[in-house]
Amino acid sequence: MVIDSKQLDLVFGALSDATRRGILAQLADGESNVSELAAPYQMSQPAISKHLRVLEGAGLIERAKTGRETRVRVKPDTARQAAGWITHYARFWQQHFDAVDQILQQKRKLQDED
Amino acid sequence: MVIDSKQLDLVFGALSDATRRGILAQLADGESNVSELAAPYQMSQPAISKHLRVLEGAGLIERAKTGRETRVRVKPDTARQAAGWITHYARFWQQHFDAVDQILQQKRKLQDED
DNA sequence: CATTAACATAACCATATGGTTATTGATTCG
DNA sequence: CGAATCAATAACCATATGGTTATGTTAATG
Repeated sequence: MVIDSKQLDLVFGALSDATRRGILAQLADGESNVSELAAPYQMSQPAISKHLRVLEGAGLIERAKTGRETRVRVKPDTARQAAGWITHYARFWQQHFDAVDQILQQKRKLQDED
Repeated sequence: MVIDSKQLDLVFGALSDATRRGILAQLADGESNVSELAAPYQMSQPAISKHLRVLEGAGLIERAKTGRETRVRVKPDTARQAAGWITHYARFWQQHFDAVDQILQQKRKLQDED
Protein backbone atom coordinates (compact mmCIF):
# COMPACT_ATOMS: atom_id res chain seq x y z
CA MET A 1 0.00 0.00 0.00
CA VAL A 2 1.39 3.35 -1.00
CA ILE A 3 0.62 6.41 1.06
CA ASP A 4 -0.88 8.99 -1.24
CA SER A 5 -1.60 12.64 -0.60
CA LYS A 6 -5.20 12.04 0.45
CA GLN A 7 -4.19 9.51 3.06
CA LEU A 8 -1.44 11.80 4.26
CA ASP A 9 -4.13 14.44 4.81
CA LEU A 10 -6.02 11.94 6.94
CA VAL A 11 -2.97 10.79 8.90
CA PHE A 12 -1.80 14.29 9.73
CA GLY A 13 -5.36 15.30 10.47
CA ALA A 14 -5.73 12.38 12.85
CA LEU A 15 -2.51 13.38 14.62
CA SER A 16 -3.61 17.01 14.99
CA ASP A 17 -5.66 16.26 18.09
CA ALA A 18 -4.13 15.60 21.51
CA THR A 19 -6.80 13.08 22.48
CA ARG A 20 -6.10 10.99 19.41
CA ARG A 21 -2.35 11.15 19.94
CA GLY A 22 -3.00 10.00 23.49
CA ILE A 23 -5.11 7.10 22.29
CA LEU A 24 -2.37 6.05 19.90
CA ALA A 25 0.15 6.23 22.72
CA GLN A 26 -2.06 3.98 24.83
CA LEU A 27 -2.38 1.52 21.98
CA ALA A 28 1.37 1.43 21.54
CA ASP A 29 1.44 -0.61 24.75
CA GLY A 30 -0.91 -3.16 23.27
CA GLU A 31 -4.51 -3.51 22.22
CA SER A 32 -7.37 -2.26 24.36
CA ASN A 33 -11.11 -1.74 24.38
CA VAL A 34 -13.11 1.45 24.10
CA SER A 35 -13.82 1.88 27.83
CA GLU A 36 -10.15 1.58 28.72
CA LEU A 37 -9.23 4.03 26.03
CA ALA A 38 -11.89 6.47 27.21
CA ALA A 39 -10.94 6.26 30.90
CA PRO A 40 -8.14 8.87 30.92
CA TYR A 41 -10.32 11.53 29.34
CA GLN A 42 -13.14 13.49 30.86
CA MET A 43 -15.33 13.40 27.83
CA SER A 44 -18.30 11.29 26.84
CA GLN A 45 -18.01 7.82 25.38
CA PRO A 46 -19.50 8.87 22.02
CA ALA A 47 -16.79 11.51 21.73
CA ILE A 48 -14.15 8.77 22.05
CA SER A 49 -15.99 6.67 19.49
CA LYS A 50 -15.76 9.59 17.09
CA HIS A 51 -12.04 9.93 17.65
CA LEU A 52 -11.66 6.22 17.02
CA ARG A 53 -13.50 6.61 13.75
CA VAL A 54 -11.09 9.33 12.68
CA LEU A 55 -8.09 7.15 13.57
CA GLU A 56 -9.70 4.24 11.74
CA GLY A 57 -10.39 6.41 8.69
CA ALA A 58 -6.71 7.33 8.58
CA GLY A 59 -5.84 3.62 8.64
CA LEU A 60 -3.98 3.94 11.93
CA ILE A 61 -6.16 1.58 13.98
CA GLU A 62 -8.74 -1.14 13.48
CA ARG A 63 -11.74 -2.13 15.56
CA ALA A 64 -13.16 -5.61 16.05
CA LYS A 65 -16.20 -6.49 18.09
CA THR A 66 -15.74 -9.44 20.41
CA GLY A 67 -18.90 -10.01 22.40
CA ARG A 68 -20.19 -6.74 23.69
CA GLU A 69 -16.85 -5.01 23.71
CA THR A 70 -14.81 -3.58 20.86
CA ARG A 71 -11.15 -4.46 20.76
CA VAL A 72 -9.06 -1.66 19.33
CA ARG A 73 -5.56 -2.09 18.04
CA VAL A 74 -3.01 -0.27 15.96
CA LYS A 75 -2.69 -1.37 12.35
CA PRO A 76 1.04 -1.88 12.46
CA ASP A 77 1.51 -1.98 8.70
CA THR A 78 -0.06 1.32 7.78
CA ALA A 79 0.88 2.96 11.06
CA ARG A 80 4.52 2.01 10.64
CA GLN A 81 4.44 3.10 7.04
CA ALA A 82 2.90 6.42 7.99
CA ALA A 83 5.56 6.84 10.65
CA GLY A 84 8.24 6.04 8.10
CA TRP A 85 6.80 8.46 5.61
CA ILE A 86 6.58 11.21 8.18
CA THR A 87 10.15 10.56 9.30
CA HIS A 88 11.32 10.76 5.71
CA TYR A 89 9.36 13.95 5.21
CA ALA A 90 10.70 15.49 8.41
CA ARG A 91 14.25 14.57 7.49
CA PHE A 92 13.84 16.17 4.07
CA TRP A 93 12.64 19.33 5.74
CA GLN A 94 15.41 19.33 8.28
CA GLN A 95 18.03 19.19 5.56
CA HIS A 96 16.42 21.94 3.53
CA PHE A 97 15.75 24.07 6.55
CA ASP A 98 19.36 23.69 7.56
CA ALA A 99 20.25 24.89 4.08
CA VAL A 100 17.90 27.86 4.38
CA ASP A 101 19.45 28.63 7.73
CA GLN A 102 22.94 28.64 6.26
CA ILE A 103 21.86 30.95 3.48
CA LEU A 104 20.36 33.35 5.99
CA GLN A 105 23.50 33.31 8.10
CA GLN A 106 25.63 33.86 5.01
CA LYS A 107 23.52 36.87 4.10
CA ARG A 108 23.85 38.23 7.61
CA LYS A 109 27.59 37.83 7.38
CA LEU A 110 27.74 39.71 4.09
CA GLN A 111 25.65 42.52 5.54
CA ASP A 112 27.97 42.80 8.50
CA GLU A 113 30.86 43.25 6.10
CA ASP A 114 29.19 46.29 4.48
CA MET B 1 11.16 27.14 22.74
CA VAL B 2 9.58 23.87 23.70
CA ILE B 3 6.92 22.33 21.54
CA ASP B 4 3.86 21.77 23.65
CA SER B 5 0.72 19.85 22.87
CA LYS B 6 -1.17 22.87 21.59
CA GLN B 7 1.54 23.75 19.13
CA LEU B 8 1.75 20.14 18.05
CA ASP B 9 -1.96 20.36 17.24
CA LEU B 10 -1.23 23.36 15.07
CA VAL B 11 1.79 21.81 13.36
CA PHE B 12 0.01 18.58 12.49
CA GLY B 13 -3.07 20.54 11.50
CA ALA B 14 -0.97 22.68 9.19
CA LEU B 15 0.53 19.58 7.60
CA SER B 16 -2.88 17.97 7.05
CA ASP B 17 -3.47 19.89 3.84
CA ALA B 18 -1.74 19.10 0.55
CA THR B 19 -1.58 22.74 -0.52
CA ARG B 20 0.24 23.71 2.66
CA ARG B 21 2.64 20.78 2.37
CA GLY B 22 3.30 21.93 -1.19
CA ILE B 23 3.97 25.47 -0.04
CA LEU B 24 6.44 24.19 2.56
CA ALA B 25 8.15 22.12 -0.11
CA GLN B 26 8.51 25.22 -2.29
CA LEU B 27 9.94 27.17 0.61
CA ALA B 28 12.46 24.44 1.31
CA ASP B 29 14.24 25.66 -1.83
CA GLY B 30 14.49 29.16 -0.40
CA GLU B 31 12.29 32.10 0.41
CA SER B 32 9.62 33.33 -1.95
CA ASN B 33 6.77 35.78 -2.24
CA VAL B 34 3.03 35.16 -2.21
CA SER B 35 2.51 35.32 -5.98
CA GLU B 36 5.21 32.75 -6.62
CA LEU B 37 3.79 30.49 -3.94
CA ALA B 38 0.30 30.83 -5.38
CA ALA B 39 1.32 30.17 -8.99
CA PRO B 40 1.22 26.32 -8.91
CA TYR B 41 -2.31 26.24 -7.55
CA GLN B 42 -5.54 27.00 -9.30
CA MET B 43 -7.13 28.76 -6.41
CA SER B 44 -7.60 32.40 -5.57
CA GLN B 45 -4.92 34.55 -3.99
CA PRO B 46 -6.90 35.04 -0.75
CA ALA B 47 -7.07 31.27 -0.37
CA ILE B 48 -3.28 31.12 -0.44
CA SER B 49 -3.10 33.96 2.07
CA LYS B 50 -5.28 31.91 4.38
CA HIS B 51 -3.02 28.89 4.05
CA LEU B 52 -0.04 31.10 4.82
CA ARG B 53 -1.77 32.30 7.96
CA VAL B 54 -2.26 28.72 9.09
CA LEU B 55 1.40 27.91 8.47
CA GLU B 56 2.38 31.11 10.26
CA GLY B 57 0.12 30.25 13.19
CA ALA B 58 1.86 26.91 13.52
CA GLY B 59 5.19 28.73 13.63
CA LEU B 60 6.41 27.04 10.46
CA ILE B 61 6.86 30.17 8.35
CA GLU B 62 7.14 33.91 8.77
CA ARG B 63 6.05 36.75 6.52
CA ALA B 64 7.72 40.10 6.08
CA LYS B 65 6.53 42.91 3.87
CA THR B 66 9.22 44.45 1.70
CA GLY B 67 7.72 47.14 -0.45
CA ARG B 68 4.47 45.92 -1.91
CA GLU B 69 5.41 42.27 -1.81
CA THR B 70 5.46 39.88 1.10
CA ARG B 71 8.53 37.73 1.47
CA VAL B 72 7.73 34.34 2.94
CA ARG B 73 10.27 32.04 4.46
CA VAL B 74 10.47 29.01 6.65
CA LYS B 75 11.25 29.62 10.30
CA PRO B 76 14.12 27.17 10.45
CA ASP B 77 14.23 27.02 14.25
CA THR B 78 10.68 25.99 14.95
CA ALA B 79 10.31 24.09 11.69
CA ARG B 80 13.41 22.05 12.39
CA GLN B 81 12.31 21.49 15.95
CA ALA B 82 8.88 20.38 14.78
CA ALA B 83 10.51 18.04 12.29
CA GLY B 84 12.72 16.66 15.03
CA TRP B 85 9.80 16.17 17.34
CA ILE B 86 7.76 14.43 14.68
CA THR B 87 10.70 12.19 13.86
CA HIS B 88 11.10 11.29 17.49
CA TYR B 89 7.39 10.64 17.76
CA ALA B 90 7.35 8.51 14.62
CA ARG B 91 10.33 6.50 15.82
CA PHE B 92 8.62 5.85 19.15
CA TRP B 93 5.61 4.58 17.27
CA GLN B 94 7.63 2.45 14.94
CA GLN B 95 9.29 0.70 17.84
CA HIS B 96 6.03 0.09 19.65
CA PHE B 97 4.22 -0.91 16.51
CA ASP B 98 6.99 -3.35 15.77
CA ALA B 99 6.44 -4.73 19.26
CA VAL B 100 2.70 -4.99 18.69
CA ASP B 101 3.41 -6.74 15.42
CA GLN B 102 5.65 -9.29 17.10
CA ILE B 103 3.03 -9.99 19.72
CA LEU B 104 0.44 -10.55 17.03
CA GLN B 105 2.76 -12.87 15.13
CA GLN B 106 3.57 -14.73 18.33
CA LYS B 107 -0.13 -15.21 18.98
CA ARG B 108 -0.64 -16.44 15.46
CA LYS B 109 2.18 -18.92 15.93
CA LEU B 110 0.68 -20.23 19.16
CA GLN B 111 -2.67 -20.63 17.47
CA ASP B 112 -1.07 -22.58 14.64
CA GLU B 113 0.37 -24.95 17.22
CA ASP B 114 -3.09 -25.75 18.61
C1' DC C 1 -0.79 61.60 -11.30
C1' DA C 2 -3.35 57.73 -12.88
C1' DT C 3 -2.96 53.03 -13.28
C1' DT C 4 -1.47 48.68 -12.26
C1' DA C 5 0.32 45.16 -9.12
C1' DA C 6 0.79 42.68 -4.71
C1' DC C 7 -1.36 41.41 -0.91
C1' DA C 8 -4.62 41.60 3.01
C1' DT C 9 -9.13 41.79 4.83
C1' DA C 10 -14.11 41.32 5.01
C1' DA C 11 -18.22 38.98 4.21
C1' DC C 12 -20.20 35.04 2.85
C1' DC C 13 -21.07 29.93 2.00
C1' DA C 14 -20.80 24.85 2.48
C1' DT C 15 -18.89 21.36 4.90
C1' DA C 16 -16.03 19.34 8.66
C1' DT C 17 -14.84 18.97 13.51
C1' DG C 18 -15.46 18.19 18.30
C1' DG C 19 -18.38 18.04 21.64
C1' DT C 20 -23.04 17.05 23.92
C1' DT C 21 -27.45 14.18 25.36
C1' DA C 22 -30.71 10.60 24.22
C1' DT C 23 -31.50 6.30 22.41
C1' DT C 24 -30.73 1.73 20.75
C1' DG C 25 -28.68 -3.01 20.24
C1' DA C 26 -26.19 -6.52 21.84
C1' DT C 27 -24.08 -9.10 25.53
C1' DT C 28 -23.21 -10.53 30.12
C1' DC C 29 -24.48 -11.32 34.76
C1' DG C 30 -27.23 -11.95 39.05
C1' DC D 1 -35.72 -13.22 32.86
C1' DG D 2 -34.42 -8.62 34.23
C1' DA D 3 -30.81 -5.43 34.98
C1' DA D 4 -26.53 -3.65 34.01
C1' DT D 5 -22.69 -2.89 30.72
C1' DC D 6 -20.29 -1.84 26.29
C1' DA D 7 -20.43 0.63 22.49
C1' DA D 8 -22.57 2.58 18.36
C1' DT D 9 -25.75 5.83 16.30
C1' DA D 10 -28.70 9.82 15.83
C1' DA D 11 -29.72 14.48 16.39
C1' DC D 12 -28.14 18.64 17.69
C1' DC D 13 -24.95 22.71 18.54
C1' DA D 14 -20.93 25.86 18.21
C1' DT D 15 -16.90 26.68 16.01
C1' DA D 16 -13.26 25.78 12.48
C1' DT D 17 -11.89 25.01 7.73
C1' DG D 18 -11.40 25.87 2.93
C1' DG D 19 -13.03 28.07 -0.56
C1' DT D 20 -15.23 32.18 -3.04
C1' DT D 21 -15.97 37.34 -4.60
C1' DA D 22 -15.53 42.13 -3.49
C1' DT D 23 -12.98 45.74 -1.65
C1' DG D 24 -9.16 48.28 0.34
C1' DT D 25 -4.21 49.65 0.98
C1' DT D 26 0.17 50.35 -0.20
C1' DA D 27 3.85 50.52 -3.51
C1' DA D 28 5.69 50.60 -8.17
C1' DT D 29 5.37 52.29 -12.84
C1' DG D 30 4.26 54.64 -17.31
